Amino acid sequence: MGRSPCCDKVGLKKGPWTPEEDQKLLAYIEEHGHGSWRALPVKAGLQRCGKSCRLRWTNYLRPDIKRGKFSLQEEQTIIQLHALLGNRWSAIATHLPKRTDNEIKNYWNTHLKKRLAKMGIDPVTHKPINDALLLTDGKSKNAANLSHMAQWESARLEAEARLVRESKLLSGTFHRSLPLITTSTANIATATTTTMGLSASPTSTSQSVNKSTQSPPPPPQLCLDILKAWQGVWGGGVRATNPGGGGGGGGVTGFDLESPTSTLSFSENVVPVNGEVGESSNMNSTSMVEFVENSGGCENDGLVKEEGEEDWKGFGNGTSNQEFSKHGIENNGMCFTSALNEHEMENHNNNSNAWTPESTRVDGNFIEGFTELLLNNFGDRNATPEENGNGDSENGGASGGESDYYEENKNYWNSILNLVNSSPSDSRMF
DNA sequence: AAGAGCTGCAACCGCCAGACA
DNA sequence: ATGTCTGGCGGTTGCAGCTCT
Repeated sequence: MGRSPCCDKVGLKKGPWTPEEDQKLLAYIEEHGHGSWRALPVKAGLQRCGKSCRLRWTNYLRPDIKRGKFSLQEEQTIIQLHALLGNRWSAIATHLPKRTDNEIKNYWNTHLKKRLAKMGIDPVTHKPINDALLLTDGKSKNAANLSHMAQWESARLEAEARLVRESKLLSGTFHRSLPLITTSTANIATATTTTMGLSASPTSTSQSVNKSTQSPPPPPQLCLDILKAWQGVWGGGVRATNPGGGGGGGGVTGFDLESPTSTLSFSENVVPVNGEVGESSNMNSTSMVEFVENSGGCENDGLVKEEGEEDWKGFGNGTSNQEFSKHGIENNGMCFTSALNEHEMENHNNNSNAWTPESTRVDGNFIEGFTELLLNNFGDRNATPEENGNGDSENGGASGGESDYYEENKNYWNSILNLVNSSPSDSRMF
């Protein structure tokens, strides 16, 4: 113990970096790599501690960092992953290419957290605040347990991913699929090629090179153990979404649930959601899975926007919103209903009976930020089945307070699972 | 126009875990 | 087995810029 702070030496500068300092740091790293961060400042001629240099590099100077506003999709990803992982920003950052954990953390604290709170959703538990009382019955306890389990699972998967990464580094081959190292990875998540070099949180201990340019991340190692658990909790089968509604006949039964922890696999029957996203057809690794009851009639319609709020705002023009059914539109694993602006959401909070499909109308000014996840969670809670058209009646699902809660959680986790399943091939979350 | 209050973000701090001697 | 070094991570702070009154 008794470790001395790294910045306690007199003469070391603190505070904002100057352009000159940035230039020195950049020039040094470009030429030599960062090597030992502790030794770097002296070599680079900086009056900073190594830690400060490292942070400046990883959070600001690194060339593979995207700055600027978060897109709607990024917001969704953050919220969903936060629901799954909690405040594990580095893990979340691995799922958001070119965003740093610090940036995500800041964005969460300054924007998303407030928004959730405003909507009456606990930003910690991602549950409606007044739903705490519901956590007294058995099923809800199961849901809570699963939330915990999800965290545990993600931690385990991270460890696995680390092994994958390290083995990959050793092998030195970045452009081929990795064999699955553990038995816990779902076959559905067959590793895919990745070329993205970003590493938000490199774990290799080798410091002699600039890792951001030399350590392409491993492909995603997705695990759907949590899915099994949900299957158990909700007692329903799991099947691939068929946006045609009811197609596919009875859903997938091909889950191989041999082991309580690790040997989940999917049959070939899993049907990817209509409308693959992205430039490749790598959806073989990102099949969508949804619970049977969820999501009638979601279609992509090709309305996929990658980044940029401007693009998303385009959804708000008077005509396009007509294309959003009340049931939502499956879109890269996320099911967009329409969107509420904050004002509407506030109004809604003030009048819990006010929510109607009409209230979700996009009035030409889309409406930053709220995810389908939240909308579903929020809207379902307050709309009657007739109003939200969320398929309770169609699916024979129970309605009413208690079962609403299950439905909401189901949708919530469907969103998260779909997010995970639809991870881009360069994702390294797991 | 000016001061107060608020917001967003870069940077810092302290703790932790892995590597290594 | 133990202590030290190092990098990573999450929480927090400080300040510049913006908005409000």
